[in-house]
Amino acid sequence: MAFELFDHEGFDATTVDAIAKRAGIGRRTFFRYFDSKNDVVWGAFTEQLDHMREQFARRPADEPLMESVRAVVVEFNRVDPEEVPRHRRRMELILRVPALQAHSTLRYGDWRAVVAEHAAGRLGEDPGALRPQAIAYAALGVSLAAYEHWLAEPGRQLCDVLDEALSELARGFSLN
Amino acid sequence: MAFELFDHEGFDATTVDAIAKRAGIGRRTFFRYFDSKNDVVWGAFTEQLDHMREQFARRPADEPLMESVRAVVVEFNRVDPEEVPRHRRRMELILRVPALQAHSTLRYGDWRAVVAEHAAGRLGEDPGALRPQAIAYAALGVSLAAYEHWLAEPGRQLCDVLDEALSELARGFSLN
DNA sequence: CTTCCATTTGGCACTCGGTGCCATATACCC
DNA sequence: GGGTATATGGCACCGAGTGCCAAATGGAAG
Repeated sequence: MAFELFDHEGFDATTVDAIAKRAGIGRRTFFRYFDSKNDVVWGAFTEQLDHMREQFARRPADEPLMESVRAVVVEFNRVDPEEVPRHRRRMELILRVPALQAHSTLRYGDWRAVVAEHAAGRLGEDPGALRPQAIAYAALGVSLAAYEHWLAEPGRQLCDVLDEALSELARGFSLN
Repeated sequence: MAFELFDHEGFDATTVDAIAKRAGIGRRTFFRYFDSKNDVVWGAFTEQLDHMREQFARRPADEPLMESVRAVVVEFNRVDPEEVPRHRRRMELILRVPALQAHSTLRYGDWRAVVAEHAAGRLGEDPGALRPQAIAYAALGVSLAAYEHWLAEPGRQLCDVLDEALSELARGFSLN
């Protein structure tokens, strides 16, 4: 709904008034459905994270930790082929519009918490400890690098790029 | 100057009007010195990045890449012992106040660019390529994890935590 | 159908960050 | 001292986001 406005006018130039009018609701009502204009772009992300948590729980207990992370993150980002163009436009907004880039950091915190939680379980440490947090932060980082690369290179499959980036991470970016 | 206000009232509750009044300047003038209220917290960060670039240039050419990254990032974050309390309060704001947490993402972009640039040089790739970007993103991530850990554990030295986290990264977070 | 109650809606006014415009003050040069 | 460039800051404006409250909506019960 509001995405047409973002596409045509740009995110910053699209006012909440315009979005509300387009949706046929009052401006005040808009802010009851979305905490902020930024949140329009991020749909039901929290629910998706529940799904990621389940995927982590399903991994075999003897699998190397970074291998689990790689597999789950790759699968988490697999989208229906016909949804790819929409996903692309959404991620273009998130990764390229400064306001969204900044705001998204807050959402990433929830994502990291899921990864850190699983890593902590595997390592027998507290989710707030250095290693689980470092792993979660690093996994997020290389995923974002993969997303940016995917946006810049229309030919490649997102999951392939993610797989490559997360494999490099598990390898410590060493040469061999 | 403005940091006393942030400490006493909190960042969000401190208005630009209050900061300007405290500084004895007009509100309009404030916005000529700082692009935003957020930028007050980030001082001369760009200049510091130039220094980081120089440090990278100084590393021996045969040093493993992730070793250079570790060494430079650790040194980049070494602060004068008497400045530690101030640094701590500053980083508490940056890492814990949501508005700053979000905004800081934009500054981190410049930081990552420096790391990616060096990594690209070493790998013989484009700075925008996947691996340099992934390395920069990952290095940033584990550094932030280290900072958070440092803030939570008053006993430890920041550089030690950074060193540990970046070493783990270079090891791919593997067990041995 | 009507009455009553709960929930949803959205108008209004306000705060605050940020910006463009323009008059004035300040500083520097001749 | 006069003249010019630059720094200052007042003013009005925009847009995001919020608290308050009145009106609309929609069931359930009579």
